[in-house]
Amino acid sequence: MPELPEVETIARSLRPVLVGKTVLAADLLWARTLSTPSPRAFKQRIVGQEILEVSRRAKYLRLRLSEDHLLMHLRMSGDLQMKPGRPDPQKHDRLILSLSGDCALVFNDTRKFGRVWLVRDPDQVVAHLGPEPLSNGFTARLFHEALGSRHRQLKPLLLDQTFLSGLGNIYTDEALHLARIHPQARSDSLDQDQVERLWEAIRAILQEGIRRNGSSIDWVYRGGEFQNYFRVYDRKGQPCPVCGAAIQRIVVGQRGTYICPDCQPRE
DNA sequence: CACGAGACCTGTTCGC
DNA sequence: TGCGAACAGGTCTCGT
Repeated sequence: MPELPEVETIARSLRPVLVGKTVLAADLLWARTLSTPSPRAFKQRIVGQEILEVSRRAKYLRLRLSEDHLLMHLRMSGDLQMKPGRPDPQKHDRLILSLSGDCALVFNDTRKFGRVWLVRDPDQVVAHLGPEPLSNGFTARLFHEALGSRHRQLKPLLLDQTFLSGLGNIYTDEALHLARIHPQARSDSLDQDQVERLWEAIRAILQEGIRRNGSSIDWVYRGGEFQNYFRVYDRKGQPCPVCGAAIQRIVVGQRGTYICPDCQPRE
C-alpha cells in the first residue's frame, strides 16, 4: 500500500507515540528484511538508543535516533504497528522493536520486500532520490526542464524515484487522469499547459491522499479512505467520473494502468 | 539512454 | 470443486 500519502500518514500517527521512547530490544524474524548492518551489529547498536524524531522522505520512514538513523521502506506489503507490552510474533512479522513505556513497534510484511537500514548518515540510503513533489523546491519550471531533458514514456518516468520521489502506481494514474494526459505520452512532447496541469495534478492528488489518510486496499487496512475516491485506479469498466466513458486497463512499463480513453487520448 | 524481462515473495482472484 | 495462471500499492539488475 505504501506510496507517499500512506507513508506520510504512518509517520504522522507514529510520531507522537515514538518520540522519546528508547529501544530496549530488537527481534529480527526474517534476516533479509535488514539491509544493513549485520543482524548482530544491528542489535548491538540500536539497543539503548532513544528515538528523537520521526519523519518521511519519499516512501521512506526515517527515525532519528541518539546515534544513528533507522530507515524503513514498506515496499508492496509492509506495515508498521504499535502494540502494547511484549507482543508474541504474529504471522509475517519481520522485526519487532521493544520500547520503553511497555510497548513495541512491529514491522509486518507479507511479501518480504520491505527493507530496514540502520546507518550513521541517512544520505547513504536516500541520497539518490529525486525531488519531493510537495516541496517548495519542486516548481513547474523545474519539472518542465526535467521532463524535456528525457525522452521517455511519462508514467514509467514518474514512477522512477530518481526522477521524482514518492509517486507509486495509484497516485500516478490518478494524477495523469486529473491532468488529462495519456501515460504513454513522451516526456519531452508536453506543451507548457500540459506540464502545468500535470504538476498541479500531482500535488493536488498527493495532498488529497494525505488529507484522506491514504488508501486502504485488500487485507492491509490502515484506516485511510482515499480508495473510495479513486477516479480511475482499479475501476476497469466503470464510468469515468468526468465524462462517463468506460475506464480501460492497459499495461505500461509492465504495470497495470487505468485510463479514461476519452479524457486521456493518445494524441 | 530507453525499455523489457526476470527476480524477489506471499496471497487472492480469475478463468477454464 | 480443482488447479494453474494472472495479478497485487515497489525496486533492483541484467540484456538488448
